[in-house]
Amino acid sequence: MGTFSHALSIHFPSSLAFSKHCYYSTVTTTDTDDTERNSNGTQFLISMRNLCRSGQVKNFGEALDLFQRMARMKPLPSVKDFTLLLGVIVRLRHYTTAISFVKHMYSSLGIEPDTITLNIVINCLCRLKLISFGFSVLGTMFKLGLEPTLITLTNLINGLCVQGNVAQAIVLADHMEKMGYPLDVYTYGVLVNGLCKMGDTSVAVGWLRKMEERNWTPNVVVYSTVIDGLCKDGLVAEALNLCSEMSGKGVWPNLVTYTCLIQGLCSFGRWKEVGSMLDEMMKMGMMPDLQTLNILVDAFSKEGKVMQAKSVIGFMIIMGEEPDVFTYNSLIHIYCLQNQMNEAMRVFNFMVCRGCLPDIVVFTSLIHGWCKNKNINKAMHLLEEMAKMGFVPDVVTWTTLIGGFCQAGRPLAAKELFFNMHEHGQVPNIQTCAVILDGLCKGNLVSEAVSLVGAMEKSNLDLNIVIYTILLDGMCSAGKLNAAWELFSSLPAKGLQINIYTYTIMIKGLCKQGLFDKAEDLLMNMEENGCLPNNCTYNVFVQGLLTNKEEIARSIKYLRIMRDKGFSVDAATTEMIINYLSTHKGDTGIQEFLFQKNSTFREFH
DNA sequence: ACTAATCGTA
Repeated sequence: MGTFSHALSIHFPSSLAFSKHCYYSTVTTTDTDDTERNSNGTQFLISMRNLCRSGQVKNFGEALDLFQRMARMKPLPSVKDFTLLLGVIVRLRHYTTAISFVKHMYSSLGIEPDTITLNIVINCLCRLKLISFGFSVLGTMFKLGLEPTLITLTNLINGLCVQGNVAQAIVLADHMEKMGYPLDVYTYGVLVNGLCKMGDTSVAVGWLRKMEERNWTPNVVVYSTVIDGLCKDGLVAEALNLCSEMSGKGVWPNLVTYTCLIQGLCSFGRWKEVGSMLDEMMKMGMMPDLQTLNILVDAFSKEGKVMQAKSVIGFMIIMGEEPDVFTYNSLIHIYCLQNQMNEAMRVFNFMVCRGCLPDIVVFTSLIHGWCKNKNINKAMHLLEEMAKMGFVPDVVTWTTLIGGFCQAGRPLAAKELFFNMHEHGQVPNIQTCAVILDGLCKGNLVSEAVSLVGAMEKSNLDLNIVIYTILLDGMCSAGKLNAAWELFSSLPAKGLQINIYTYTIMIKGLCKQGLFDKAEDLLMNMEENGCLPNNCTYNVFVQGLLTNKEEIARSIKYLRIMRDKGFSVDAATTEMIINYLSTHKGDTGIQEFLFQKNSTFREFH
């Protein structure tokens, strides 16, 4: 078993190993109470077990009281009784307390933790996103001569997944299989969920199939997870197929399954099918809940169908469901995007009047709205208001404000916010970096952007291809092609995968400098590197060629290639062809590319 | 006695 840690090369820190001192002193015990002795004690334990098993312990105070009474008993209750109560504490989400109780049990009460107790500790650590400590507890298990169970390892796999480290989770799962631990429904479920949450839905489907091959019947939870992943990937047809497939096996969709499918259909505006899905669901005896209805409100809002969104809210109220902060935010958000700040503020005031407390998301939506309306003062005022109400602006709020200052033509003020946000306890993330860099580039401050990227590279931020693509776009637009080319060439050495956007931006930049041969080479080079140019890439290249009347032959050549590949001429390209024709009336070679019969239809397909 | 899942903001 020691080979698990070896396989993952995980170092076990000793900080959470079970030493003789207690880290948390939440538990105080007094001398043994006579009432807890003997038959009374037995009576108490029986009622404690009943309370825990029936889910009647609803608040933390009761659980704490039970623990303290158990800790005072003589003789002490068994580990089994303690872990029963620990399970309740975990269900109440008091993870740190559960861990400190286990420590107290060991250091003060002398109860040796067993595998199941340590499984609880590992689960708590994983939920607290302290996965490396979870592995150190696994180390402790080995030291104590305890054999980890499948649940132990499933907890660790889940911890790795929750942390976003699905690759390592898979390594561990593969290793488990090789070591003779047959994975069970939970292990597969955890992995499938982790993969779906990371957006690796196709790999998740692979594990689902593997599970079926091993003769496990995935339950409705596992299927729903994959169905949701497929929907989020835009693969709604596959999601619907999987739903029929599971029904065929006697695994019936539940409210969650329907909710996932409804959201998938909503995001493609497939309203008719949304309607029949709701009908089907209700025919099966399931009523849409607040969450399902909120999805409808949000989807209608995003499509600009505010009337329909409001009628769903009406339905909600008829059904006895009070609209919540999600419901109101969907409306506020859409009004902000439509520059209807009066309406947005009206909904905001309405929700407050109805006793629905706004949250940080609502404030961020409104701040975004005021920024979009170039009313930075109102945005800053709201920032103050929310702070007064005790809300701490998060990284999303700051990013919104930074973007707002950029949009309002104040990139240097935005840069100041970027550097000052950490004083408010918030650290820029990759999106924040993207927003400020784009703002600086668009505000003709490319050199500022270049030096900022230099600073970001020195910090711990893991810069991705998107960041460099933004910078390359800025450099190309500013005419700094040589520097851009040098940076572009250095990207593979940084371990970054150049994508279609990066290539397209460089092709545009090269054309801007009249370097058409080099641009053409790059276009060819893309195909060789397994990055197929798309509609946009070809349009950008042809637009570049059309700026130079010497390149008309090459324009026609590429327009033909586009037609052969089934690509369409976009609006900007069409405009340039028309401009060319208006000054070169005799030139008929290019006319055939205007109003191509199929182009419009292709674009809508 | 211990293990997994659906909704909103840049």
